[in-house]
This record gives sequence, structure tokens and C-alpha cells, in this order.
Amino acid sequence: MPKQKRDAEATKAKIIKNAMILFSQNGYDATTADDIATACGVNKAMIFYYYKNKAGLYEAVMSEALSAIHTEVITSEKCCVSPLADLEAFIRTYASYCEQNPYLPSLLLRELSNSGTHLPEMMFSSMRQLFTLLSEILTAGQKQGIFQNAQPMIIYFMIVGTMNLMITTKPLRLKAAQLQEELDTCSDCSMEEIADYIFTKTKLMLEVKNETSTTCA
Amino acid sequence: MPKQKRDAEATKAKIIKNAMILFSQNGYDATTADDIATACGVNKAMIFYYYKNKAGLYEAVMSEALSAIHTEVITSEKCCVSPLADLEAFIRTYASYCEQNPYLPSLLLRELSNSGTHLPEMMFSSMRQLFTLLSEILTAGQKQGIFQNAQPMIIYFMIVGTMNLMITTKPLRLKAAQLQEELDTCSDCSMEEIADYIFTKTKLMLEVKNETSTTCA
DNA sequence: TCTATAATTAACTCACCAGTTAGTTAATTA
DNA sequence: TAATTAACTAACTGGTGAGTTAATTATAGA
Repeated sequence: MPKQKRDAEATKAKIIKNAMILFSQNGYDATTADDIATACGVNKAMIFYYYKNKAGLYEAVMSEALSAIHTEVITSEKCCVSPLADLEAFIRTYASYCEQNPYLPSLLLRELSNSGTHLPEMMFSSMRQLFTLLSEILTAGQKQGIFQNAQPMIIYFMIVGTMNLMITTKPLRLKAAQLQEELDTCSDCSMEEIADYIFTKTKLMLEVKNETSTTCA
Repeated sequence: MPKQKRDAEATKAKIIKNAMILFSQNGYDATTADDIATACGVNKAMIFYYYKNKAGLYEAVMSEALSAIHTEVITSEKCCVSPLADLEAFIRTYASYCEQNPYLPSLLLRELSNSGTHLPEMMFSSMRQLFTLLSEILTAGQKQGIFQNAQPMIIYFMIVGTMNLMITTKPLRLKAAQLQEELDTCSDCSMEEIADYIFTKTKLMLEVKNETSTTCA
């Protein structure tokens, strides 16, 4: 069954994949069904055949992207027991996932900048779950007296929002750095370095006493 | 001259104002020239008469919004001499400006999530200037040994990006808090409180030794 | 091998929207 | 006050994009 002339799953996947890329590059409105169809060498009608309408496709795309990252963070986050280690795992996993799937950040930011006006319920709850996760890590740490004065929402945006922005603005930052040499836009920072820096700064923000080695297995 | 039947400046201003609101609420593509025209009770043709095309109008809107915030931050930032006071002024001014002009954050975020694909040159340089400002404050502080290990780009996003996100997500955060009571989404934090919190955390991040009163005149 | 069904396609429709145009009315100036 | 210009309008156009439809082809099961 390696190659078939007809393979529903394969075409569905092709559509999702290309739609994700195009949506994240050009936004929802500026991406046409024809664009997506030609991008994956599939007849436009197939999009409507499988996903009913454009909004349905969009929802499917976001669902895919969000559930993927959610399980990734959830599963890898179990690695250690201390809140500090969990925090580190959270940041690192999110960073590495986003690096491998650079479409997600711009999709998320766009959605947030819409203030979720047309945000489908599923997406909303998925985003909430990710926040809840960090929120729980923070309250746990606070109860154990490891973290001080953690407003979860603001901390969440300082971590996740900043990583999202660093990814989506990469080309912009490069351009700015070329135009104005004395400007340090972190234009060739790797995502790992960024995650590292953010983790260090988050520890300072939360006034974590002292590093009793936090590296995971 | 209080009321004229014809007032070019007034209609131009009306168009900009309503366009700004609609663009920030619905995005560029989803906002039609007809929408804007009816919103300000002006004939659609006037939009093209004054701004040539939709892109021209958009550029004018962004130019307006950005130059306003830029001068606001620039002028009020002069208040003190120390980098720490300047940092505080930067954060506070940005916060209060955004609160009064809640359109800007969503416009900015949308633009950033586009990775500046259609970003007009003027806007790009305007955004750069704001970043340059913070960048200079940080390097000054670092030279004086007040700030430690400041990566300007990341710090910038942790401050400005977070404030932008807190503003645009306000309705979303409210909804999430209502659905899930135990979740603290900072849903009734004022912008002042948020700015305060961010400033406090930024000081920790930059390892500022100790507060020798930073309030401005 | 025949048949039912799922996958796929080309060629449409219809609504909507950016931008135009030709003409009208108010203000300005000579 | 006549003429010129600037502000404004109603009605149009052309293109585009979401979604449909009716027909066609592959595939699996009996």
C-alpha cells in the first residue's frame, strides 16, 4: 500500500499541512482555497469535500497544531518532580516544538490579536489548557515556597508570548540588524539559547533561591 | 468655523479614526472600504480620494498610531537621568498610552505575526525606533553597572510584547476566568497594575541592586 | 466480474469588494 | 457675481474567491 492513486488520508494530510503553512504565512483571509489546492496538487473541491468550508479547514488546522504541542508539553513535562524542573521542561519543550513547527507561533499570535472573536471553542480550550499547565506549576512552586509573587497570566505571556514573538519576528529582526549595525536584535540567537535565557530570567523573576541542579534525565 | 458642510481635515480624520478601530477589530482583509465609509458617514469614494487605495489608508493609520506613541514615550522619557528611572518611565508611558489607544496593540501584534511581509518602510522604522530607545536605556544601565546581562530584544518583547498581549487578550482572559473559576487570568488587573508588576519583575531580571526611590517628578 | 460507494475533477455560480467615473454641490477667489 | 477649484456623491465595473454540481474514475466487497 505504499502508493495508491487514491488515498483519502494522504490527501487530507496534504491539505492540512499546506493550509497550515499558507495560513501562517499569509493569514486566514489572504489565503485562498485555490492557493491551498495548487500548493498540494489537489483539486480545490477536495477541500470542501473533506472540511465543509474554509472555517472548517482552519479549525482542523489549528486543532492539529494545538493538540500536537499540548501532548508534547504534557508528556515531556512529567520528567521531574520539582516545580522548578517542570518549569524548565515547559519552557524547553515549548521552544523546541515551536522551532520544529514555526507555523504555530504566528497562527497563535494572529488569533490572539483577534482577541478570539472567531475563535472556535476547541482552540480556546486548548490554549487554556496550556496556560493551566504553567499556572499549576507556578502555584505548586509558590506553595512550596520556591517561587515568589507569580502572577501566572503575566508570567505566561512573558515566557510563551516572548518565544512566539522571537520566532515570528526572526526575518524582521534580521533586516533591522542589517540596517542598523549597532542594534542587537538577537538575530542569530538559536531557539535553544533564547529558551535558556528566558529560563534564567524567569528564575530571577520568581526569586528562586539557588540552583540545585535542574537538568532532567 | 466650528461647523462647515465641507471640511477636508475633519473627514480625513474621521476616516483614519474609524479605519483604525475597524482594522484593529477585524484585521486588514476583513475590513472593507464600505465598512469604513458607513462607520464614519462618508462616501466610500472619499477614502480613495484622500488615500489612493486601501494599502495607502492602512499605512496612514499605522503611521498615525506609531508616531503618536513614539513621541509620547520620547518626550516623557526625559523625566529623569538614571537608566532605572528611564526604564520605569518607558514602561509606564507605554502602558498608559496603550490603555488610552487600545487599537495599537492589536495592530502591532497582527503586523508582527505577519513577520512584516507587507510592512511599509515607515512603520518598520518607527517600530525600530521604539526598540532602539529601550535598547539604549539598557546599554546605558549596563555600562553603569546597574543592569546585568540584558539581551535587549528579548527584554523588549518581555515588556512591550507582554503588555500588548495583556491588552488584546482582555476579553479572552475574562471569558476563560468565568469558565474556570480557579484560574487566575488577571482578568481585572488594571493596566497600571500590570505595568507595575512588569517593572518590578524587570528589575529582578536585570538584577538591579536596590531601590533608591525611582519615582519621577 | 459486477456493483456500490468513495475519491476526484472541470466547469460552473454568485456574492462581494476594491477601485473608477462622470457628474453635482459647496467654497474660494478674481 | 462669475468662474475655478476642491469636496463630495451615486452608480457602476471587473476581478476574485468561496462554495456547488454533475459527471468521472478508482477501489473494495459480494
